[in-house]
Amino acid sequence: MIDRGHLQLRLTVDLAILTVRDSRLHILVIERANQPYRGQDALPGGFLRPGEGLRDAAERELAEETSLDGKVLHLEQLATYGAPDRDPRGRVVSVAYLAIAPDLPVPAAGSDARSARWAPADDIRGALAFDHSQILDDAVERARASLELTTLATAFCGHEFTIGDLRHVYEVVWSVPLDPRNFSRKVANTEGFVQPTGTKRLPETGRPAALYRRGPAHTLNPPLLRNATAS
Amino acid sequence: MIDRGHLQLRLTVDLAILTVRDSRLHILVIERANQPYRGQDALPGGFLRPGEGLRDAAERELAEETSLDGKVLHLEQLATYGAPDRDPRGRVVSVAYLAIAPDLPVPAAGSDARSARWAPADDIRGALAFDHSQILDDAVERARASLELTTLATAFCGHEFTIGDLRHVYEVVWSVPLDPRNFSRKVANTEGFVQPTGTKRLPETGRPAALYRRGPAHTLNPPLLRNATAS
DNA sequence: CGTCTTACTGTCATTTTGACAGTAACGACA
DNA sequence: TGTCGTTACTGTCAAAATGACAGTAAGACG
Repeated sequence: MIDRGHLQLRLTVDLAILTVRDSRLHILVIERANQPYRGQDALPGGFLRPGEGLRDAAERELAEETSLDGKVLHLEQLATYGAPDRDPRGRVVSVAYLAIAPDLPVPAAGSDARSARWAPADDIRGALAFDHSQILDDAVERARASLELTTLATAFCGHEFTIGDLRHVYEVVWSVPLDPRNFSRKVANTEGFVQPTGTKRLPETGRPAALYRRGPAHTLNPPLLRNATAS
Repeated sequence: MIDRGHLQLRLTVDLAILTVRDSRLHILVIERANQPYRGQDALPGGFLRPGEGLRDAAERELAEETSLDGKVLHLEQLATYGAPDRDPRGRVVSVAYLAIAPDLPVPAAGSDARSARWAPADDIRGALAFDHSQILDDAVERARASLELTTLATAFCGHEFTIGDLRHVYEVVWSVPLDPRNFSRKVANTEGFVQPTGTKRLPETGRPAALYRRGPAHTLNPPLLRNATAS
């Protein structure tokens, strides 16, 4: 085809995989093995392949990096980044996806032998290669906003969780303490948020806590608002 | 082409330009002059040019189609669409932008001589070329959600507007009637949403209405929720 | 001056929120 | 067995926000 002003370029899919570990919000980063930004931390990602959809590519990268199924994990498109000079190798546009994972025992380094690790989001902010620090900021803000309006918080928890686990997710992601009683009331009054399993979990010490699964609802009505007073 | 697993492709930027006309939500569509989908309606857009950022391309297309300044109009990235078979001409990924315009007197056909017109979003849904019907649905849903949390509604109004104009935007976009008294109270109690100008506008008949400008706030705290009862 | 139309303000019952104290169920230990 | 320490859970109440509703004000027109 003749070049009439348009542009051939390459497209990558990058992943911002968030989880809650040790009462802090973490993101999965890899150490780059090649130039550019060799040795620096970056978000996992890779080039789009022929015949592959965007979400397919994101699920493939997710499986390679975390050995987890993208169809089970929460995975949503975040935004697309295309500044002309964002990649020194040439014109590369990146579609970023946001993934939410429960607390995994080990990052499960990918098949491409790149060293993957969980990094606290606050610590790594501003230290990532390319424009990945911007992607991280957008991912965290998207996660914070989604907690208000959707049941995204359950994606941070495992298959079964307690109300305290769920509240802990909100407290860590929002960086605010929440009243346990009011939080329980709010969750219980929101239809379809969680479903009781009837079983209990014994903590190391103290009274056993009832276990729940995620409910069928996706959006929270009414929403669970952060920061109503701080503004 | 070098096949090292990645893919060369082309990238377009498409625009979903929404406005409120005659008490209905409208979107700007063009009639395609070339194949594929010749003669069918589609969203305005075009290929990304070398050295051009994504938002730059969106502003350029916006200026070409509506003769309006993208820096003045509300313009935000919506989502990216990349199904392998979405364009019969080959692998084309599209970054969609959402623009919000006040009620313009005339669509101001673009410099490329394509016939542009405003179409009611409800009527045109499902009848657009490519996957543009999906983009339209996503754009409308984004607009509806943004009205709840941000001051986006002021972008639908002109420089100066009445509280009734603002309420009318909510009613049309959400397709629900709102109580004028409660709406006024909510807007007045939301700091930074609107600023009084001191002037008034005479309707054809009836009492003059006070005019306002948009305030400095961008997010609504507390939010203005739709559908609180319908669920 | 009355009438029509639209803009604006006020009241009140209900619901929701935020702040707070007390009870219940486990293990550990004496 | 019983007390203690720890965590999970429930109940109360005042303040704020919400939803439903009626009445007044300001223009044009006859």
